[in-house]
Amino acid sequence: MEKINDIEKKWQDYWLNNKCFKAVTGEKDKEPYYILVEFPYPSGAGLHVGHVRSYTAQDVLARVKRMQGYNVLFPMGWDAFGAPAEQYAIKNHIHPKDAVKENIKTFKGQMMSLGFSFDWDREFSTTDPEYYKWTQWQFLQFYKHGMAYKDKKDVNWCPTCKSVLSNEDAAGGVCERCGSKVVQKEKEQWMLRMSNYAEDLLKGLDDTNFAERVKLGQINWIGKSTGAEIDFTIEETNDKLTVYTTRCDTLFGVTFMVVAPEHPILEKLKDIITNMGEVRKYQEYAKSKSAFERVEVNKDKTGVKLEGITVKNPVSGNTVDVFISDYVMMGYGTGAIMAVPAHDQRDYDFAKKYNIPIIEVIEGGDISKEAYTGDGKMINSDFLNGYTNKKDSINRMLEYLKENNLGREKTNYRLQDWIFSRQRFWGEPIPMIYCEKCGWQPMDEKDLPLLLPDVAEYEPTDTGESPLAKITDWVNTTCPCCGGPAKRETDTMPNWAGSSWYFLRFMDSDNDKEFASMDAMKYWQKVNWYNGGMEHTARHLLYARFWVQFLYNIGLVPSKEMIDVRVSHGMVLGPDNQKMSKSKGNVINPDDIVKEYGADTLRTYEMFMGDYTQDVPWSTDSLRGCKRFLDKVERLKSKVNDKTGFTDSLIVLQNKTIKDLDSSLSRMSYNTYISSLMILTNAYDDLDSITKEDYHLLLTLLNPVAPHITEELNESLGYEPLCYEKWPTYDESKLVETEKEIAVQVNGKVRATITINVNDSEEVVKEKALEQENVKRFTEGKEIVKIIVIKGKIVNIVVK
RNA sequence: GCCUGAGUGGCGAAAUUGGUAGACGCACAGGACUUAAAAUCCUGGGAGGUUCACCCCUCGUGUCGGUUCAAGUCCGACCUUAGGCACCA
Repeated sequence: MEKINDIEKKWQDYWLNNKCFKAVTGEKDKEPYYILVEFPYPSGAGLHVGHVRSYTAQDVLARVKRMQGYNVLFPMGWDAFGAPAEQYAIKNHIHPKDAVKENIKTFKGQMMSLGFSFDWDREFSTTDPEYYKWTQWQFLQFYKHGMAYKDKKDVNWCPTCKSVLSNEDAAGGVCERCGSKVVQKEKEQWMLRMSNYAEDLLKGLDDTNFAERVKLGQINWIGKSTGAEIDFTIEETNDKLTVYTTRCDTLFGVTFMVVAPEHPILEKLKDIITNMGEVRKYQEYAKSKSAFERVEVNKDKTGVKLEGITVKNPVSGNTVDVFISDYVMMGYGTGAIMAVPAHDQRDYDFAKKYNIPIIEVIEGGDISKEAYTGDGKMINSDFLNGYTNKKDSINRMLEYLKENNLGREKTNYRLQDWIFSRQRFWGEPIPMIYCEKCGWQPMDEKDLPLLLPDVAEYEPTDTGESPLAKITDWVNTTCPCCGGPAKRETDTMPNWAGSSWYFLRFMDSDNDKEFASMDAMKYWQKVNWYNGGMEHTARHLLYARFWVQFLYNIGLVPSKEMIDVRVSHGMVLGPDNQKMSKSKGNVINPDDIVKEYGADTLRTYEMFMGDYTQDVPWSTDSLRGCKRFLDKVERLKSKVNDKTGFTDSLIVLQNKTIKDLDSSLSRMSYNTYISSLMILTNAYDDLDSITKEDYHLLLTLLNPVAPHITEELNESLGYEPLCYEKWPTYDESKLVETEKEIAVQVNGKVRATITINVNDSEEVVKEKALEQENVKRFTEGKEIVKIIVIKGKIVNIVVK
């Protein structure tokens, strides 16, 4: 036998040269099936063994589906815009374009060496002008339909990286990349009106088959809450101050109000508020804090009482004070709350600190110790007194508020508009032009793509503008509206942009007239099975769904949801059960494994290592076990005899194995898929000889997991390559075993096993059970209450 | 704080609708083959007890209860752990 790596290379070349995995759009004789893995960010670190896990899983699925006669679309591409590529390029002093090209080459070589059955004819990178032309085009559609707008936003600002950071990149109040303290800075930014789609994004989940935990991730992120808006009145001016609450039933317990430091009422009433100086100071203080510090839980509550104004509780008529505090956010609800210290922990903490009275309106807690958030009987609440059910009290209060025109039902979402600008060089340029006379104007669509200029310097500027701002040749242009001098937008898109629609492009990747034709999209319909990391189940998926829903609403895609099943895989941890990282020195490089053990062994092991959706630690010992398994399969070749057909004694197990594999695959239970094959292999190995058909069947079933070695062995038997093979089917009638061993229990404890014939009557089975020596020991001298016989499974004798 | 998973041998883990817990593999131990090693093959194994080999018994799927002829699986309470969200009103 030749060297493993040579054999693997031989078959990789064969598949590539013969385009064995090409997906043909429009193929009528076969049913389409679209399998997708998240296309990777081609980092400098190369492919991770975690990539190998999910790619192999989807590759197994793709290979089986192809054998089952589906027209399988299993594409691969590159998500290559964004900060990491730019940082890498700056650090290594090469153009990001070249860095990306280099990294893609590495990644692709690694994927090739693992034998994934991607259709490489559809490959693209989000950084290709032919691709980002359409990302820009789609942005223009957002703009033209009023879905993109510019707005001043407070953003996380890293003074060292000179860039706006997302909340997650600024976690802990420090820049994830450089560790600098993050500050707040106001910037004009492009926004997409994603919040308009909150309800549709929530409802759309019903039309998908996402894994339950994935759906929950989406639901949490959208964060729907139902409650009420209630109008309070400022006694001195008669101005309305509206609050949002989910607990209007506690309205009689309101003892103060809190507004966010940015609340517009402060400006409006600046002449009436007598301690405005103090208020201004607090506003400054709130602004100086990073978003992280501000939302840090359990920190001390701070605030300032607004002197000179008071509000009236609309139901009790009580007069209460108003405070500003940064525990109330301007971005959610109305930016103002009614505080019920007796029944809300935050309000309670604030009231304790500022000695504000506490009125209990629900019985059951001890308000001298903490806020009581549970259920109970309503007290001190006028018409609500005596209510015991929270829902009823809320409904009664809502009714009252509506009747008296004091408030209304209101639904709120946590989901906010999408900040779509990045002050970066390495992203899709936003195709907008600013003219002093005409304002913001979209570029003419026929002028797309708006190419990133080739420049020597791509480091960010000190001012927070994108490096593009320095390239005056590029920035200065003419207004598409009046033809006068104008300037281009210099911010670029976030790297979520390109990945929000790439799965559509794969359906029609060569199209230079449209981002993808309606015909092609109607043919493929949707992504049947999408797999990716847990870290993307919230945001990437939400952005992609939003993007698709928008395109659907303007008639450009055939369905509102273009992804059917979405599952998320667990991580491959280091041998020490810790997340792999260079600093911990626990990184396993797939290249090393492929070189020493072969791609088939790595693939088999990663499928065998454990529950696909859970994290699993790496074990090189277990990997060797999988190598032994493949070696055993290879050795079986010497047992092949001259007989035709299948070996009689193997037929039941062979049919059972096919059935089990189908079931394992549908449950993503790849580890049991492998173990079933190991059982079959062991059964073959126990015989002196097996037939060519026996062996061919095993190779076919194993092929999706270990495609190279199985192709090689199969070829040596004289068969056509397995990539053209049909998936075997099982015969249910062959699964029925005539004899079976079942357990006999006495009072639920196993006391014996008996061998029964499937045709045995219940009486015969009972008789057999009762005559067992050990059964007699436990039944003798006792009264048999009843005997339960579950056909083909168990006998349980109940005695007293 | 809220939401969601997950707790089964020394380890990774199996166990379609409740029906012989620990399949499959790793590691380990003993043996065979070999001058030797590697590779391979055979045997063993949850813990404890026992007439200590065959058999058999008791306990055993995070803890405590419950339902049932029968519970890893269903119900109730709790503990531990991982992840997600979070002053969201």
